[in-house]
Amino acid sequence: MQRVGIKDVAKEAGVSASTVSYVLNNTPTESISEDTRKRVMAAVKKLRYVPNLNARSLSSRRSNLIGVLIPQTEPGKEFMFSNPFYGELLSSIEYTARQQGYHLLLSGTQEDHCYLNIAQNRDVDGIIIVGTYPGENLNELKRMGVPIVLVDSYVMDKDFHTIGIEDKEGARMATRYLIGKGHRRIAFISGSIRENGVNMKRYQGYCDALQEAGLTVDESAFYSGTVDYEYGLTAAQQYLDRGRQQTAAFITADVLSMGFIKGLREQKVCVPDDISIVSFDDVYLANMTYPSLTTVHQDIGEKGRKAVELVLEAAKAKEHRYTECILPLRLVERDSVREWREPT
Amino acid sequence: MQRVGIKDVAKEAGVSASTVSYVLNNTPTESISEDTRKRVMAAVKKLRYVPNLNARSLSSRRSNLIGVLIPQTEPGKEFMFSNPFYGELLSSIEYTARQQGYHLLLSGTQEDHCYLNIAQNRDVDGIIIVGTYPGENLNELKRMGVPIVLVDSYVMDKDFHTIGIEDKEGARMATRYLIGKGHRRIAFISGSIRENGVNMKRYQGYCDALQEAGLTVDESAFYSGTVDYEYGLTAAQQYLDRGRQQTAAFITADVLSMGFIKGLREQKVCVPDDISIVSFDDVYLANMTYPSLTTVHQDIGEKGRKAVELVLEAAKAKEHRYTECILPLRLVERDSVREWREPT
DNA sequence: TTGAAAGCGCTAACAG
DNA sequence: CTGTTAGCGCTTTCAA
Repeated sequence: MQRVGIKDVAKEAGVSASTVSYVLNNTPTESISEDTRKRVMAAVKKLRYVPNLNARSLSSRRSNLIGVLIPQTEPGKEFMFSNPFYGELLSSIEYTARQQGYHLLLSGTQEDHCYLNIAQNRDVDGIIIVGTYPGENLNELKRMGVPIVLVDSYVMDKDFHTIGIEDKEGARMATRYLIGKGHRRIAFISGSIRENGVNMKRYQGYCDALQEAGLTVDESAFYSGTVDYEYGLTAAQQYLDRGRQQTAAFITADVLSMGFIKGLREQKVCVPDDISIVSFDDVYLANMTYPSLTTVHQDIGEKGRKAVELVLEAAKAKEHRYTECILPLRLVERDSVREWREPT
Repeated sequence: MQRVGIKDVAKEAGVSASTVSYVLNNTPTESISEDTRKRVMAAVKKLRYVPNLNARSLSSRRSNLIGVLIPQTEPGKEFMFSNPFYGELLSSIEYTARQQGYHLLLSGTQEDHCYLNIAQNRDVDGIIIVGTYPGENLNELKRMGVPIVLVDSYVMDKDFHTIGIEDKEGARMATRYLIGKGHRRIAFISGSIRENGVNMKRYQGYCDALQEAGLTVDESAFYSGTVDYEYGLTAAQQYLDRGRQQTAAFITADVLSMGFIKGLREQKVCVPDDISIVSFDDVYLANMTYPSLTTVHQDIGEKGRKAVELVLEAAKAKEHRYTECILPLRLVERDSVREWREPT
């Protein structure tokens, strides 16, 4: 059970600790004779030595650790992955990071809980933050000089790298599509709308499309709650209570759509026969449901990959040069929309 | 951007570094005057000092870090969360750990990839491993003396704490239920069956139930692949190709069921009218689908909570005393099963 | 081509 | 009650 350290290896190989360090790290400034290298490797194998990355990062200031902060959808709600979007994103981040020899330090973030913890604390080489809003917390972070990549955030600050999608454009695309199918009264259903948040942008896109088509934005077609299945259910109830005034809905997350559809079905209201739906994300679920969802597709895997790429790039670069990355969107047609023709 | 260290705080407060350390850690062996404590706290606040947990763990041998290893469902397949079960479990683990002041070091594990990396490397206080099989890797781990909790593993080794469910019993319950509904030919659909794996146990439970009822276990009713949506689709195709010989299926994961149902629906075969399904897990998805799934419910949140509880308990205890925890299961009836009456 | 020595930032005896 | 002194396990000048 004795911890074997670099010194033990050194002793075993009959060299000094620093030599062992050199061969282990392939330190480019030092050249090692083939013979010593072999002896060291043999000792490493024999003693089953595994370097302590913790100590390593303490002295070298590189930790091979990436901090990942994922919002808790609701304060006090533990299932940050109740939206499968986060699961898919995290998978992709983890995989990419691992391929590059990095580990992930994962933490949920309750709103307004100081980010510093995860960050400075562990000497992470970089941080990926998903879906945050501008705020004091972020500013604290930036003073520590760790590269930060914001995913899906509209925080306009050149100190953070950014990766996102054309939320507004995607929403407009979705809404236009519905209009193209003959719908005139289109609901908007989303999580909470916050200044500079993703949902705000999507709402704008929705409004734009309506206005372009000469349609009015109707207060009673607006539904906003939390991004989860339960709220989808609730929204369905509200829709029914308000008298089913719309023939279609643009819903800003697949998981919401699923709840909405389920809620409607319980009251014998069918999609797409009674109401058409276009949603957003194209989580793998979107194709699994019945009816499958016509939705705005974003490449979640790519988003994760890019995030890691960006953060590592920034960690290696000495100069901070701001990078912004916007991923493309496209509408995928499935079975949740039908043509609508106004009863004459 | 200068890193502020404990020394800076000490200087600012006019005390020694150790004193600062004492007040920060509330070291019980030392008592600190109220005055010094205040001065130190003030300095901490003023300099915005955040302790470097890395250095802390190097010297104290406690890292407040828990390693979490989640299997990559398929080698080379990056989406470990393609099965929502893992997402839900991780959410729960993360949340519980965070409440206790622990961070998570997350890593996927490709089969046969040495676990040591994540472990010894970072001085984790404990490790949670999900769904692994007996093997050399595990044995390596145990020599390092870090407490390990195995979730959903049938590795019989008193050196590992264990948390799981009655897989066999659950499967039997599911199969019996189907039999009780009049079904006589019942398919078994699962991921790969491995010695001492979860699916093996579930297969045994399935066989037991069949035999109890005097039914024969039919080779052609057996489907085994990978635990993901795609394989569900494939299994559906196989079922059709083999001539739809069964009137019901016990499927060992909700996500598989979803694929299976979808695959059938594409060929106009309906659940539960044409074939009844009982599945396993009761992921939040199970209630979202159409038809909603009759499934064996397990408390995933509790599984995660228990896992960190166990690992932390073990980390604090000096003595290693083996703990095993088996969570209860129950069948939840929804809409994927119907009574079957043999055509006469 | 290798080794000695000085830390990285913090904790933990042990003195005082 | 507080400070001194050694490290934790590794990297990294700098000198040999």
